[in-house]
Amino acid sequence: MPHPSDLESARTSEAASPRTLIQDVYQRLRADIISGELKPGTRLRAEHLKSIYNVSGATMREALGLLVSDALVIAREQRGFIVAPVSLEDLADITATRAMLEAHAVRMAIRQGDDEWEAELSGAFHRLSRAEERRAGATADDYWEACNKKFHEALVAGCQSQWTRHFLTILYRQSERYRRIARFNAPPDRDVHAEHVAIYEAAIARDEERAGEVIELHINSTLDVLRGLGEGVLAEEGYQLSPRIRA
Amino acid sequence: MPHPSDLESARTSEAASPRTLIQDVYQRLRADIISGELKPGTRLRAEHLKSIYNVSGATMREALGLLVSDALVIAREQRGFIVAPVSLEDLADITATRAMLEAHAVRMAIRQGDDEWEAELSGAFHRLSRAEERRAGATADDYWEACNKKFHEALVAGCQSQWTRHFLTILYRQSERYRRIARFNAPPDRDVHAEHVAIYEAAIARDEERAGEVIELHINSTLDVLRGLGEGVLAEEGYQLSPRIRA
DNA sequence: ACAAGTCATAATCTCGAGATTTTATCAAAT
DNA sequence: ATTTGATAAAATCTCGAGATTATGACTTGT
Repeated sequence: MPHPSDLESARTSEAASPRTLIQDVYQRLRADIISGELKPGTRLRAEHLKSIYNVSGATMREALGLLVSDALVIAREQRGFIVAPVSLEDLADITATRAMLEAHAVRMAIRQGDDEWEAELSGAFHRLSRAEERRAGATADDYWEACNKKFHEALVAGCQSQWTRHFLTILYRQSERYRRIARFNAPPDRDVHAEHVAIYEAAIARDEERAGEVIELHINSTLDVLRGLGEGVLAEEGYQLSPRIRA
Repeated sequence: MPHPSDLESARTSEAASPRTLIQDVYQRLRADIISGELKPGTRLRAEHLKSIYNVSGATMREALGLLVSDALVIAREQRGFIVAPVSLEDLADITATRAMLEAHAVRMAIRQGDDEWEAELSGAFHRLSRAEERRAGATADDYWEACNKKFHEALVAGCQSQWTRHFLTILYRQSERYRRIARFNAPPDRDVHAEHVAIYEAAIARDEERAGEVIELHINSTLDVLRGLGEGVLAEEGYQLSPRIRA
């Protein structure tokens, strides 16, 4: 039975080589926004971008419209598109909402997850652990980011609610953007790996209550790190014009 | 402080006469889908629709792309758009997720809401009460639907989390569609008004716990009504081709 | 010197037609 | 009789240009 968010789910998994130009541009644009190459607040003029992405203006507009779904770009009527601004207040909202939703999803997964879920989770945890002992305290890299994403996806994969997972996908992308914006400014002084271990063990032990608590603490603590840096980091990185875009 | 979902919020309130054709078509299409005039599963061929809505094919496509954000339309690569299908399983997911999120939002509103929130809520409750004593057990009408929507919006308006409200907006639209699809098949044998009274009183009394419980029961009971009718109602109404569209 | 109004520039929004892909039809072979 | 393959039709996807609207600079008046 197809579900409204199947499309989103498809987007989440490995970006199956898009067969339409719109999907292609959509994915590239999204990556550029999340990676921070397109800074928050940047005006997205279709006239300029179409020469960069080598597509027509109409195609560009459609891709931008798709990005609005993810709340990564904002459409102002008759005034074009801009990259969604960032703020500490927004980050706090994203974090709190995600912590609540993901705790709920994990509890659900623990209740409903089958052997396949456990197996996938175990694999994702193993991959993440290796990535974490390899970088050993260094700042986050792309590979770690991918492993972390897969671990969190595997955690909630056992949750039967497609809508809950859909919303979590959106929120994860948002938090990922914040994490990358402040990537080089945030030295991880806390033991992230220990937190992941606690989450994993609680999940495998089928301890709903503990898993919910731990995951909530885990997500909320990422906010504290950024908050400690102050709003300056965001203001400094954001609202910059003429961003450099990858070739 | 602008927020990604400001656009959505704007859509929610009185549809300020859209200044672009795309927004106009988007709103009309959305209304036609939610009202049930465009049945679930219907193929949305831009070539056909453009003559109905009197716009170009490209404009039509953009409006359809916007609908994908709301998960009311599904885009299949190179194979066009269709109205999102319905199923009892999907409705159960929508309902459960909304019950959880709205209970959370109401508790938050009770904690954070100010006098203005109480005043607006009181007004919305009054309006809804009048609408309910007027129809007195009859099937739901458009005016009641509008009042109900405003009541629920007023309830969560005090919740500071824009993301939570954003997700609730999406879920409400989904549930509204299901309600209208089975509108004439579902005689309200329960006392909906009593439930609304309980919610309102708990909210005004600032009783977080009770308000959360009551709203969760309230939302979940709407599922029970539809479930009692069986999947037949949805199958019967849905998956029909060549829908009739308003002039 | 400052404010308000006016006009040129630039960007967005919209359109109709052409290129590509999918879907349906139909004949032929096992 | 069923399946396979090729062909025709329909729909989607993409483009470049024209119409509409917003932005910024300039002039004018107090």
